[in-house]
Amino acid sequence: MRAPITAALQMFVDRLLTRSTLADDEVGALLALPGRSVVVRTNHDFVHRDETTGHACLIEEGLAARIEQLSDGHRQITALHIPGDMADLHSVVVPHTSWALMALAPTTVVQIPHAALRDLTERYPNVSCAFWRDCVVDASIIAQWTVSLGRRRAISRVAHLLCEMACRYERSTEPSLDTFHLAMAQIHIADVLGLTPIHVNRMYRELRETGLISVGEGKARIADWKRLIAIANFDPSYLHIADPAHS
Amino acid sequence: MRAPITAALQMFVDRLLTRSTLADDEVGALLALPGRSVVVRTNHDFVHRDETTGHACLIEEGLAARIEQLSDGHRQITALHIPGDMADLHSVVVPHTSWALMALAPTTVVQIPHAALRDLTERYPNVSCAFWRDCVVDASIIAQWTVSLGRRRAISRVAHLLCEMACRYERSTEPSLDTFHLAMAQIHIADVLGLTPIHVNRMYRELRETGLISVGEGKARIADWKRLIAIANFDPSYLHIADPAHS
DNA sequence: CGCGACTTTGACAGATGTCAAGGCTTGTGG
DNA sequence: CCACAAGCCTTGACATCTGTCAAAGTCGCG
Repeated sequence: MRAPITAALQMFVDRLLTRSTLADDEVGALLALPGRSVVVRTNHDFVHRDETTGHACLIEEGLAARIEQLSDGHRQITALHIPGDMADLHSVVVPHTSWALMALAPTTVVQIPHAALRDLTERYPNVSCAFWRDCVVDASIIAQWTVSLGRRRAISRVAHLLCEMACRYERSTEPSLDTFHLAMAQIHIADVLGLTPIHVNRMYRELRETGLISVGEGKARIADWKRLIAIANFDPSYLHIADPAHS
Repeated sequence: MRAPITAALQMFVDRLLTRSTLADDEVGALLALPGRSVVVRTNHDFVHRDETTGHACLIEEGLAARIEQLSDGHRQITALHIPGDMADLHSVVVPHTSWALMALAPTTVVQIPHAALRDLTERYPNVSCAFWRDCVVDASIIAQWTVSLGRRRAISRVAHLLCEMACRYERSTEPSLDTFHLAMAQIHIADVLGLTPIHVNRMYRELRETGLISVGEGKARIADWKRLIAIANFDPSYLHIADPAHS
């Protein structure tokens, strides 16, 4: 495919530069990565569970989820990935998957061969470090989700997820825009938060009726940031965004 | 201190070798790492939240937890670390902590300067890769906890944690020994599983009365592995133990 | 127009939290 | 050696959050 892979790679590099410092030649090498663009429909897997992959998936457009399925049919989403995220960068060092990657909306994915990424890490130790750091930030987000699922009430979990996604889309700890793209069905929200879609609906209604948010049609509008953050107990530092000084 | 740091480093290297291949000189360099041994009492923090650390903590003896505290006082443990684990290896690339590390039992910790670890990663790309991989496996465990907290009932969560700790202590996917050291108070189990200590106690009783386990005095004995694994819905592959062939 | 996916709502059930009290061990100091 | 306190475990009664079941409404799309 001759899709503009460069644009996706540029988003990825920008993401890395949020948390790491890269030299010009390192950026150049990253932008020269090979890749194949693939379109995935909503609710379709593009990486299946229990297989060994040979490429990592960079999200170019849409929304992707890492999802685990229990034998009783219950599903749990353990990560959300927006454009610019390398959804399974960790597969470079642990290529066997115990989860699946699924599109939650019409999604374009760039498949980048592990071989090319490994070659980069061998030539540029600093890039290897940046990849490692990216995985650590990912883990930091999962850890925060663990806190949500373990110790927050449903209303607080919903509010927290809205705050997180707003910040990640804005790439800032100061959520300026009050409207952002949130193309998740309520059942997907439920699978992120360990709730039932019915209860997510109840919580949405409560947040709506108290004038905090309005959601629908793939968009979320946050009407009262201050109160939403208070309900969510939200502290964006775990996202490691816009932190200018890192070692 | 002149404590036998070498023994702790050897445990750490053994842990790395479970998942990565290391050359002799790389192992030698790892075993030559400098470090300072520190004893921590039960329920005391040895890394505090919201600080920038200059060293990573290798657990030599005892049991440590990564713990997050909400402003309403609720606490959630997001990782458990047994002897041989480098509890905060990720701090090498993201040195600012949003969590605390606490001893759940009398614990000995070896503090290893980030500078020494960074020096190693620069000299040996393969060691850098092994560290990265170790962090990815850590994240895999947190992801599985997310599944537990989101989609398993309390009884299943308790069973799952017992299975996990048994496997991690035995370092095998085939839990051979039915008795293992589990020096966690019920309140700590509760803080791992997102439950109240009262409910953990109820679940312990239920597992005890159906003849699956017996716990107490710092030990756990598993009487019926087969049924426990069934209740837990346990699949040890996420631990990445005893996996001989990795890229 | 009709189908399918998603949302919304109500009634009820069940799992887990909260509150309260008592028992058991362990360590400390008189 | 004994008394006492502190921490942890155990149990019961009750409250509440969230899940389950069922049904109807909305929207887009073929």
